[in-house]
Amino acid sequence: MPELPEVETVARLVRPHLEGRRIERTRVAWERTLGGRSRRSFSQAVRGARIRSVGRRGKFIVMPLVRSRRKIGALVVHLRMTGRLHVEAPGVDPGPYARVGLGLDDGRWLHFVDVRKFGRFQFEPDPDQRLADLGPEPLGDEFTCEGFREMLAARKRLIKPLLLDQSFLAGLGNIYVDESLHRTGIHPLTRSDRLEVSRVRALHGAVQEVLEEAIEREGSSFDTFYRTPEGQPGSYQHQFRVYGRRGKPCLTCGDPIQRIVVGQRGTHLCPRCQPRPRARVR
DNA sequence: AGCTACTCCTGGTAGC
DNA sequence: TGCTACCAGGAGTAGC
Repeated sequence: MPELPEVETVARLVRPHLEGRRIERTRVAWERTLGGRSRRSFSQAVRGARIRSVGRRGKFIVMPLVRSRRKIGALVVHLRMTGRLHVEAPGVDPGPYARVGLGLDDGRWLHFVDVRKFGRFQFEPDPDQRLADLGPEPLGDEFTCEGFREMLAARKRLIKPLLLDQSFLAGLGNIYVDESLHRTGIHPLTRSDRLEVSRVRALHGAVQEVLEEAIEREGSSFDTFYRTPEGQPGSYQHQFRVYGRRGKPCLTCGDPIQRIVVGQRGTHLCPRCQPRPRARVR
């Protein structure tokens, strides 16, 4: 499922096709993808507007729109589980799962394709407000080791659900959290305020490393869903050390990888490399 | 504050 | 082979 590295990859690959393009028409096959706005309102908002840039914030793709050089808002896209962006030549059938399409002034179409319909393709007049609740960017300068230590100490939550919380840190999902925790020898049920400073430092580094390596490999594709806009699978799934490896030997110690459920999420870990935190009795 | 349960969806898969 | 039942899972929301 698309997390920060996949979203970053998608943004990079569609950017050259979209920047500077004017939206001439719209096609909405599944209205809920618009996130509460009607077809009509969406179409009125974006038709005639120009895509100024293509960026990313957390797991959102953000495309600010201008109308005669005046900012009018942005397209804010979330791929969720199975969403994809395709830029197609005129006349290409986008398939049965195309939910929203934008006809561009060069004749091509930007299609939002999404099998499970969880994804969103929204027009936001005030994108900053929409994204205001997101935590820091894990690859941004503002995400410092010391800042991270303070963030973790200020909360009393289990580390895994906390790292998945987009208002705490923006962009991590199930895969990269499991991978980061394994690299650091931290059990997913460890309380955030009980992590030793040395572990925090290691985790800070591991999160950044894992994300950077995954971006280099254009994300992870372990099922039929995630593909780059060019239709290529990513290759980071070959680097997984725990995710989806239940029962297989840990690449560090050889013990079988375990799968547990934490906060309704499938969670993969090595019980030997990531020992369970000792319950503190008072 | 922080947890759990529920919802949205449908292709894939396990089991018969 | 063909059917059914169940599963996966980001994020929003409600309830405790």
